[in-house]
Amino acid sequence: MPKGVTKRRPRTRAALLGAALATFAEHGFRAASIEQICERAGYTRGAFYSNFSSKEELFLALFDEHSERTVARIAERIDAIADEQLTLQGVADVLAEIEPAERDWYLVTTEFTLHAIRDPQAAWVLAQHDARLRAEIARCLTGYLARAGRTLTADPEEVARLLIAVREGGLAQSYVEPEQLPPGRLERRFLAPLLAALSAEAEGA
Amino acid sequence: MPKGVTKRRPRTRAALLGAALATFAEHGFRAASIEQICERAGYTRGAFYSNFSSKEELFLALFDEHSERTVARIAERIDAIADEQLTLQGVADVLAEIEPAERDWYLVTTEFTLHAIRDPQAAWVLAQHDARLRAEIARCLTGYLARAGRTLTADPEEVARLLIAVREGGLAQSYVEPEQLPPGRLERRFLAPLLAALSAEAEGA
DNA sequence: TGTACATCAGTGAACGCGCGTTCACTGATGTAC
DNA sequence: TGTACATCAGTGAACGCGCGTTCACTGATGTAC
Repeated sequence: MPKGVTKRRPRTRAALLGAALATFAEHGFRAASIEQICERAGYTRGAFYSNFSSKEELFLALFDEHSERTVARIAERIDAIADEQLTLQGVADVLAEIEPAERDWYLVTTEFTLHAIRDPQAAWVLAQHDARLRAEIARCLTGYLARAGRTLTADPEEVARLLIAVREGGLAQSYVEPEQLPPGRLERRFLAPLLAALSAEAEGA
Repeated sequence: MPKGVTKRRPRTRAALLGAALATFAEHGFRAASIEQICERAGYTRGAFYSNFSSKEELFLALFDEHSERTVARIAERIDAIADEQLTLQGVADVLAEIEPAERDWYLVTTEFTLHAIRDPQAAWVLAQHDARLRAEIARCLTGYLARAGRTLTADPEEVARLLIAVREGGLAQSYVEPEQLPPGRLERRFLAPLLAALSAEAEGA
């Protein structure tokens, strides 16, 4: 008797999640039909309901999957800054890196945010994720600045909120007019002076 | 023969637009039904199609109406700062003011932004509006700083982009967790040092 | 390794509901004299 | 100001399509011996 799942199942599930990301990004949650998602994944609608109980559950699963990876990647990136790049502009450039795949995720997570503003349960899920993300950013940023001989003069968590706001708000503008504002430009231009203004030479340095 | 419209018409149209704002804010564009909008406005669906050709057109009309007023209000506000409040924190506080009605508009315009990212025609409409908004912010900010004896060291249009990004990104966080981050808090905390870092004492002062 | 059987995963037709849109109509508004 | 008529604005029933969801089924995967 198989206690867990068969070999096919995770593959099917992953295919559906991938197709859902692309389809939600292309049409939005409500406008994307389950039929479209399944067709893209190479399955029929029955397969969908064998793996997910509803369209909403799929949406949540998608968001969860992504938020896990986002938190993990932030740490990797900032911690990977070499000592020779230890300037404020260095960290700004790292935060300004936006992968091409980010666009689809931006569309899906922003739609999830709108959903969360309307729905307390979704708000709770999103708030949990955002808190972890902020903590991670705050931790990395503090550590980074310490290596550079500086300390934040403002609350690290609130600085993290500001950085996230700049990123999200900047991406919105970038994706509407990619030629006018390449993704990451605001970060590259303004984050270094901003961090300089919000930190000071550490005492021990 | 009446050349224009009758007296009832603008009232009906305004009622439908108002109801649409509330309904789109509550449920989102796709999920909000025309039936719901009409019921809220006190009309039947026929009245809707007598005033608008489709749900999409209504959405566009709503966005247009709002963007007109947004641009106008920015100027009013910044220009209304009295000379005795002529500090960087003063302008930060003005930019941090968020009316309660802003929430519904935030939901609708953000959904419109997502639509614009997917649809070139909508992107063009949104880009036109945003360009006017940035120009107005840049103009006001430059004028304001001049009165305070300072000049921007960065491109005013790009600073306007940054301010908009902080505002929009901050509102997203605020509306998900209103208790954790009251609307306008990021602006109040961080805009003054930011503007200080991006400007310098004017030569003539 | 091979066969028999049990359970699991995915198929695809069918259902039913909700909603956008249409249209023949009735009452309201406006014009002419 | 009042009446007759024309046009306009809003009514509400009906249509039809698309889509989320269900379910009886078939083929695939895994187990026992």
